[in-house]
Amino acid sequence: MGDTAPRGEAASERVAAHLRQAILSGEIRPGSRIRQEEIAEQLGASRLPVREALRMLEAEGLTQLEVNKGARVPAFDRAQLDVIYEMRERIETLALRLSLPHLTSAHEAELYRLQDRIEATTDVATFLDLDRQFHLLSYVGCPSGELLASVTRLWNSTQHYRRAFMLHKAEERWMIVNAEHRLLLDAIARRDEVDCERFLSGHIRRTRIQLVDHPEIFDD
Amino acid sequence: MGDTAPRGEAASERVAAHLRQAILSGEIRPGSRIRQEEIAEQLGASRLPVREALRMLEAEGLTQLEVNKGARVPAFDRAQLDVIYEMRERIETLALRLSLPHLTSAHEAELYRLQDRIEATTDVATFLDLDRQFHLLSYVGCPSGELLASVTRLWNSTQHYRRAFMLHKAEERWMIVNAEHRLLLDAIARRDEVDCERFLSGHIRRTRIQLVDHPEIFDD
DNA sequence: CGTAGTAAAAATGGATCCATTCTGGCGGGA
DNA sequence: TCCCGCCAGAATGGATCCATTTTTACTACG
Repeated sequence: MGDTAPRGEAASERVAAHLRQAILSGEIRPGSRIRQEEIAEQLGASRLPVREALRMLEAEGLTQLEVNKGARVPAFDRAQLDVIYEMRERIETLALRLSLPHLTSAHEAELYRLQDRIEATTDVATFLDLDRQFHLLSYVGCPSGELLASVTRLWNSTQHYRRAFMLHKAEERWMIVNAEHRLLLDAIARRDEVDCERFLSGHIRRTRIQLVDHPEIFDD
Repeated sequence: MGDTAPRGEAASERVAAHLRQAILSGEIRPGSRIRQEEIAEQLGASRLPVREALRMLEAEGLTQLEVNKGARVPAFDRAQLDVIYEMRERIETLALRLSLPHLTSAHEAELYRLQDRIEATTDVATFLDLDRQFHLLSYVGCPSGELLASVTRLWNSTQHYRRAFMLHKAEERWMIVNAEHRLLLDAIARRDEVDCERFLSGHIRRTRIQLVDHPEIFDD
C-alpha cells in the first residue's frame, strides 16, 4: 500500500467506506458486478477485507452476494421500487414521529441551513447528497438504531433512481421538493406530529408516483 | 472435517444455518458473545467461513459485529422492542396487502392447516415456530424481496422476547392469539384488504402492549 | 451457419499462519 | 483499601497460498 495508514482503522472499513461512496455516487452502477481482486488491488489490500466489506454493505442494502457468483449492486424494476417507496412512506413517518420530541434547536437550525444550501445549489450530485442529509438529520432524534438502519437501507436502495430521475426532470422536481421541504420544516419547528406525518408521507408518495412514471429511469 | 460433505454447499452457509437455528431457538441468548474459533472448531471448519456467516447473519438482524470486539446477538430493552413492534405493524400490514392478491387456495389451505396445528400444540418452542411460519406464509405472495427481508429481520429481532413472554403468560396468550389468527384467516380467505389490515395491525399492537408490560422479560 | 461440448482462464471459497488488539488478572503505589 | 498501570493469554483482523467453481472462448459437429 504505502499511502494510507493501516493503523487505527480496520482495512475492511476503509474498503467499505470506499465502496459505499462509489456505489452511492453512481460510480458503480446497479446490476454491475464487483470483482474482489480488482477492488483489493485498487485499494492496496488483500481480498479478505474486501469480502468483509462486501458483506457489511450487504447489510446496508448496497450489495448482494451469491455463493460462487460474486457481488453485485442490486437493481430494481419499477414494481420493486414502488414497494420500496411504500416502505419509506410507512417507516420514515414513524421515524420522524419518534425523532420529533428529541430534536433540539441546534438540529432545527442545521435543517434550515441544509435547506438553504439545497435551494442554492444547481448541481445534481450536491442536491442528492444534501437532500439525503436533510431527511436523515430529521430522523436523528429517533431513539431506535434498528429503525434508523432501516431508513438508511431504504435510502441506499433508492439513491441511484433518485439521481436518474433528477437528471431527467431536474428543474421541475427542484421546485416541488423545495416547497415540500419548507412545509415539512415548519411542521418540524412547530413540533406538529400530524402535519409532519401528512407532509412527509405526501412528499414521499408524490415522489414515488412521479418516479415510477418514468420508464427511462429503469434502462439498465 | 470428515463428517459433512463440503460438496454442493458452501461452508459459510452451513455455519450460518447452524448459528441461525441456535440463535432463533434461544440456545444462544441475546447479549452473549459468539467466539469465532469456538464455532469453527465445533463445526469442523476454519474461522473464515464463521466470520462470513456472522456477517450474513448481521444482514438478517441476528448478530452484531464490532471491529476487534467480536460478534454478539443483539439485545433490546423495552423501548427498543416497542419501536420494533411499531415497525412490524406498519411493514407487515403492507406485506399482507401486497401478498393478498397473489395467495392461492393452496396457500390458504396450508394456513388453515398451520393454525390447526398451532391450536393443537402445547409446546412453546413448537408454538413459536408455527406462529412464525403462519405469518411469514401469509406474506409469501408479496412480490418484493426487500419487503420480505425486512419482515424476516423484524421477526428475528423479536423471536427471543416472544419466547420469554410465552414462557410467562402462555395459557392466556394462547387463546388470544388463536382467536386473532382465526379472524385474520377468514379475512384472508375473503381477500378483504380492510379487515386484513385491521386484524393484523390490532394483533401486532396488542402483542406489543402486553409484551412491553412485562419487565421480567427483559432481565438479561 | 448455428449450437453444443469442452478446455483453459479467471474469479471465488477456504485453510493456515502471522500481526494487532482486546481482556483480565496481578502487583505497586497513593 | 482502592485505583491505576502493566503484563500475559486469548481472540480478532489480515495476508498468502491452494482447491473448487464459474465463466468464456474455441473447436467440432450437426
